Amino acid sequence: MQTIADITRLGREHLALHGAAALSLRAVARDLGVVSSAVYRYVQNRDELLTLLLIDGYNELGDEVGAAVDAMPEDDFAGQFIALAKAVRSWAIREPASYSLLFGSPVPGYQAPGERTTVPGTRVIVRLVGIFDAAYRAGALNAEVLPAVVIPEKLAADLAAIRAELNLAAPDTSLTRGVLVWTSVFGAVSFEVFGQYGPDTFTARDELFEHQLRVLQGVVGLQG
Amino acid sequence: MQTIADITRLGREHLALHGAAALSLRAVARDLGVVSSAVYRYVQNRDELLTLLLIDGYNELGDEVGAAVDAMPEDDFAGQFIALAKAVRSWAIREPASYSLLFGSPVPGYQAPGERTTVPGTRVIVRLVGIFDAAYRAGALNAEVLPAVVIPEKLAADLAAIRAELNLAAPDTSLTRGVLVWTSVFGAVSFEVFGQYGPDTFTARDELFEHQLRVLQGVVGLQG
DNA sequence: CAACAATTGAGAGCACTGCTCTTGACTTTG
DNA sequence: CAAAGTCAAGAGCAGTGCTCTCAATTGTTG
Repeated sequence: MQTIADITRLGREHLALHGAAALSLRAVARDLGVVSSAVYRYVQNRDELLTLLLIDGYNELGDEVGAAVDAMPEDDFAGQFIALAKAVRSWAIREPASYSLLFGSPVPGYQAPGERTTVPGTRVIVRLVGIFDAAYRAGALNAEVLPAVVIPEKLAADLAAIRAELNLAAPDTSLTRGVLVWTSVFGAVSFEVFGQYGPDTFTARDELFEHQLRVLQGVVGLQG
Repeated sequence: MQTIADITRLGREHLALHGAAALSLRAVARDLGVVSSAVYRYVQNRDELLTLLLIDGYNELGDEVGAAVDAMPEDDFAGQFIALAKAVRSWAIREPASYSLLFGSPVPGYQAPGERTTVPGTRVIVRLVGIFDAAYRAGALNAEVLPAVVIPEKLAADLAAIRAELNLAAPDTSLTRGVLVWTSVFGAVSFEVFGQYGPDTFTARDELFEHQLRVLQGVVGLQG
């Protein structure tokens, strides 16, 4: 089964060089030094290869995020949050095609098989809420920094399900703000990777991102 | 020049039905009842059609956002912000393919011609900072709600350029928070449109978005 | 060791794509 | 009325995903 590893490796190269939509099984076969029909022995179809690359990407991101968070002191929740976000951004900038595949527009006609992608695909958010929840349990989360906003009943029901699913202790206010921070981090990274800022509006992108993280840290009530 | 309008119209339909990557000039030609080579009379190539659809999308979004904001009282800055964000989300959910084209992963091999897309492409953010700046000038912006975060010099230089370019009065703190709110809004919308939340994590999506807007409103210091 | 079975790659082929070029018909203009 | 311009058709090239058959190689078993 060395071949299937070669195929995903070459697939990753093509993904990085030409993007997901231009991912061609024939080109991979060429690089593999084999005729196109031969790769169908190992990979059912193009979508299957996409799924392999998807899982691959999720796991690489998850590993890097995990390592970055683990490198911080166990009680430095703000530091862990910053480290997580920076790890996401670093990986995204280094692997823009993979990031696009995971977090960009869905590939038309392709539906990720949930039973294979959900677990690796939720590693980052699970880790993030883990940080917030640990901070809450340690009394390091102060939700009073911003004016309180009422949470409608329907939303509270969703939050209750999440709390049960992930064994969380944090209250609704903290959970919704955690979700907001989550989307904001990926929104900022996506803007950068997808070129929404334009070529020269922001030259100090490291500083901009770091600054946004500090503000978000305040939003969720992590004292730094 | 009716033909070119027909082509973009059919292009939009195909975009909505099959997505940007699957946009085929031949299929458009078929629907137009004409042979494929004929459309090359009117549209230089596939990228040109993509550009037309891009500008079309930006303008439609810009129009809807503008109308939504204009419908609010001139001194209700928080209401204007909420209206803008909701208009973005409504349009994105209604036109997911167009939204993907504008704010999703870049189409591989396609580079938008800045001289044609920059102006329509910045309508929303220009409008958004306009709201924040007007609020600041009216004394309705309170940046003290969150702990102050230092702004490094390089970032301040970027902000100074933006301030000059758009004739703004708001200070750095408000500007960076405006940028954060901007990315956060689009991050939240992208998560929803791109299916990052998963199929059933959040059932109360209207409420979730509204709640996030209220929190963001606090972040930028708009009193509601 | 020989016979059988399973695995693997090659090649042809179908239907599709973007795009170019030439040819012929039609319409407008001088 | 003839020249000039406009337009669509059709053939063709190179690429794509994918399926099928066939031959060669390899592994297994009696």
